[in-house]
Amino acid sequence: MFNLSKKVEYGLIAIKHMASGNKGQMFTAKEIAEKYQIPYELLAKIMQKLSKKGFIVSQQGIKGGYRLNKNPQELKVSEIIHTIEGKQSLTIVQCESDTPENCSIHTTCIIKSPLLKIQTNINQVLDTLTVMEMF
Amino acid sequence: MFNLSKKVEYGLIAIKHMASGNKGQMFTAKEIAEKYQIPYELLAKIMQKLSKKGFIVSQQGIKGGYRLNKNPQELKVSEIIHTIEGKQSLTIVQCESDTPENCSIHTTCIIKSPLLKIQTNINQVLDTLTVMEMF
DNA sequence: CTAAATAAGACTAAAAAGGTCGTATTTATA
DNA sequence: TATAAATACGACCTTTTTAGTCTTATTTAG
Repeated sequence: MFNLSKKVEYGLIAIKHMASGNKGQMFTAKEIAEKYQIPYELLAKIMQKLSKKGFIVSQQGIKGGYRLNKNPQELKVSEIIHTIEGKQSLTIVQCESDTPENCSIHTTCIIKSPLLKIQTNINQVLDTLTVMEMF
Repeated sequence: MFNLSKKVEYGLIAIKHMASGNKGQMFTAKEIAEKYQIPYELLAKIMQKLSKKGFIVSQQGIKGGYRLNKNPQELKVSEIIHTIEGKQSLTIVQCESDTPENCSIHTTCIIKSPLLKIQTNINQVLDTLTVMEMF
């Protein structure tokens, strides 16, 4: 329930690995997948997402790969999670807004607003932690 | 990924509802289920778990039901989650221990220990929040 | 031209979550 | 003492999510 998904784990591993290299160094999805025993195709798709959001930059073709596009202290863990799993994944109670959306018991729910305290705290923790602090 | 499960939501709703009644007041699973539009059988099983752990006390037979067995300030949200979903549900990375367990890339994983910072924070938030503070 | 890389979407399999059903047991009370 | 209404408990089913695989297209250095 509060487990990181494999995708996020793989994404963080990849980002951290890239952050440990030289500035501007290129890495292929294949080499990272092999080193950490991650399914290649899965990692490839994760890196494509990270690339679309500008955390890493891709270069196609032979001799291609990815390189980090930000400094480790600019890479918030929360943003990486958002990119890989979507923002909804970090909301502990779905119906935070005043509209019902997914929550079938919206009108009678009595725990929604009290739990926003937890939400705020978790958000803060994840917003504060950067890849820099993962070393 | 960081959503509370429906079971936990239902459990918290039930506990909060009971906490808003008179001291020692009995409630049936049926009346709570109806009031908050929760599937009855599901809520019943959740309350059985809460009863086994002593958060609430059950009385069988006609005129039976459940009554709260602790003061709202003694009811930690973290313990309620543990009871309903198991302790594993709150560990953001599975392989915290030094044994591989579920994690297939244990030996090569480089994010395990850094993320314990998040774990510690989340634990603290959930340990601190009680049902008392849900009003 | 080719080999090795990213890009992207469809598909499948496995696991988790959510919900339902059936049966047993308990107990107040008519 | 029979009955109705409650908890107890396990098996089962369905849906959703997660994880992983497969296929095809595109790019590009050499």
